[in-house]
Order: sequence, then C-alpha cells, then structure tokens
Amino acid sequence: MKSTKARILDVAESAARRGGYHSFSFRDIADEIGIKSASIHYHFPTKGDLARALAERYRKEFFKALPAPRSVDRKTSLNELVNALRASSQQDGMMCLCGMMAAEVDALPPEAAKEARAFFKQGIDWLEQVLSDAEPNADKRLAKALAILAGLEGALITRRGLGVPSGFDIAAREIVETLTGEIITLR
Amino acid sequence: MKSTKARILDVAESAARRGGYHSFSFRDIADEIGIKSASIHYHFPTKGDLARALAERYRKEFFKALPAPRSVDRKTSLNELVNALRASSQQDGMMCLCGMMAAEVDALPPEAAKEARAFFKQGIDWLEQVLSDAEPNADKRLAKALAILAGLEGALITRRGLGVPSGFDIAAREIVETLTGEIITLR
DNA sequence: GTCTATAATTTGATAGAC
DNA sequence: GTCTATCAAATTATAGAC
Repeated sequence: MKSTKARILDVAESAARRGGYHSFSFRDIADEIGIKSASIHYHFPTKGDLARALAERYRKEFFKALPAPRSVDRKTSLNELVNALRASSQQDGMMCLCGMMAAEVDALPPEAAKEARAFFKQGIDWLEQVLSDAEPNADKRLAKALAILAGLEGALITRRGLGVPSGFDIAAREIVETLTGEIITLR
Repeated sequence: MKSTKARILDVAESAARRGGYHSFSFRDIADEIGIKSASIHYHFPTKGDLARALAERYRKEFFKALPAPRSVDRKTSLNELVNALRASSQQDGMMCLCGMMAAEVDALPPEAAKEARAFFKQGIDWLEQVLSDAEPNADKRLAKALAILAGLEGALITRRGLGVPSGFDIAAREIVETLTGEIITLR
C-alpha cells in the first residue's frame, strides 16, 4: 500500500507533466485520489512545497535509475539515458517533469524553480563524465553534453507537437548516434 | 500606433512564452496594457480564442521571416532557422511559443492545441525541403529534420534549465553543425 | 471599443472537530 | 491524518451603459 503522500506526488507529477504547474489544482489531485483538498495541505502546506517535492523526487529517482557515470561503458550509459527519457514519452506522451518545469521556470515558485535547475545541472554533469574518455577537450565535452540533453528534451516536445509516438524515437536516436557515434538500442 | 488587439497579442505572447497558457489571466494582460479585462473579451471572446490566435500569428510570422525552402542555399536557410529561434532565447530567455504550447498540449483548449501542432508540421516540412538535396533518402531526411527541430527547441529548454544565456548557442550550434555539416553563424 | 458592474466558479489556504 | 466548513482572492465570462 502506497502512502497518501506518495499517491499525491504520483498524481500531481502526472498532471504537471501533461500541462505544467499551473494546469492542475489541489482539488484536481484530491478528487483523483479520493480525498479532500485540505488533506493535501497537511502533507504539502503550499503548492510551491508540492512542486518542489515533485521536482526533487523526480530528479533523485531519475539519476538513481541511471548507472554511475564511469561504472559501465559509454554506450550503455547513453542507452540508459535515452531509454529513461523515452519512458516519459511512451506511456502517454508525457514530458519530462523537469523539462516542463524548465520551460515554465519564470512562472514557478522560486523553490520549485531551483529544484528544476538542479536536474539540468546534474544531467550535464552526468553526461560530461560519461563523455570524458571519448572527448578530452573540455569545451567540446560540454557542448556535446548540452546538445544531447537538449536534443532529448526537445525530442519529447516534438513528439507532442507532432502527435506521433515515433517522433521521439527517431529524433533521439538521430541526435545521440550522430553526436556520439554510439548505436542506441530502444526498449 | 499599434492596435489594441495587437498589443493584447504582444503581451499575451510574452506571458505565454514565460510561463505557459495557464500562467496568465485576462487581468494580467489588461493591467499591463492599461485597459480592463472585459475589453479583451471584445477582441477574443474566450481564452481559447486568444491562445489560438497567438499560435496562429506566431506560426505565420515565424515562417514568413524564414527564406522559402529552396530559394537560398542550405547553409543560409539553416542559419536563419537557428537565429530565428535564438531570438526567443536572447532578449529574456523566453521559450518558443509553440514549443511551450506543445509541452503543455494536453491541457490546452483544442483549437489552440491544433495551431501549436501546425507549427511543428510546418517546421518539419520546411526542414525536409531544406535538406532535400543533401539527403536524398526520405527516412534519413525526416530523421534529420526531426532531430534539428527537437535539438533547437530543446536548446531553449536547457538554456532556461541551466539559467546560462550561452546554453542555447552552444547546444544549437553543436547539434546543427554535427547533423548537417554546415557552419552556423550566430548574430 | 471600452467601460462598470456583476455573475458563477475555481483557487490556494486556514481553523478546528474527530 | 482526514474531515467539514469556510474564507478571501482570483478566474473566465456576460450584460448593458456610454
């Protein structure tokens, strides 16, 4: 049995990934779970608290599911990253939570905006380490890391913009394979 | 002197590109212009009408500013595309309006969602024509078009996620140059 | 075209009983 | 922890005067 707190986070994350922070209300979440909106305030006093917790949980789970940067070979690491973001796209064409929050960052409560930024910092850091052997030049390594992360987040957007499920796969594979020379296996 | 209707569109576009469709109200827009929110309803009966008009104007202006696909060489075309989206990023780190709307597409009024999708269809179409000489294989051409559009939209997101103005430039250049072999000139 | 006035609903949030 | 009850403010939208 999942705790109420976890169920709130699950439902809110799903809503935020579909329409952003401003697209859902405490009542929306409460109704879907079958509780009252006042109960959500017990777990998360303000909506900003909820959004911050959403982004923090998402970031931690996301990177926990990825291999530590130098623990496996480059190809495996890149595969895991692509497939992690692809999972967002698969079930219902959802955005990456932090990609969504970065897009709307100017209209987020500051504490939530900060957590969203932490996801990108950690993502770039992870990628730079993954690319460290293949790309000894620091500037070029940063450029590739930025390009890969941008390409994957953008692939989620184009998939939604075109409404075609394969949109993510084609774009993501093209970007990562061209930039790294590694062959990606989607699963 | 700009018409009130145009000023409404200007201010609403800016708000939508910062925080998305749900982040601003008719009153926000009215206050900034110095009119009453009821006056906006005269020009745009519902918020869905406003959002649809926003996306339509954005799409038309965007592609009107780009060269016709085969009228100039590939390098020039790609340069124009990158710099057009870079303009979004430059002034205040804003998103592309239709990139933002694609991200939140599940929570948009249907008529607005449709217009946002039209932007991506037209963008892919434009890119496929630009790449037609260099890439005779249709599948590969589509893959490159998707990857370029995804990469540029994603570069806007990572720039916002990292909060670093150069984030767009570095990612966008790396993606387009690697995918096409053409050298990009930012201006 | 823009205003005042207002309706109808939704929103984030709090107090206090159980 | 979850509820009922309630609040103040904000939201989209309409009616009708000027």
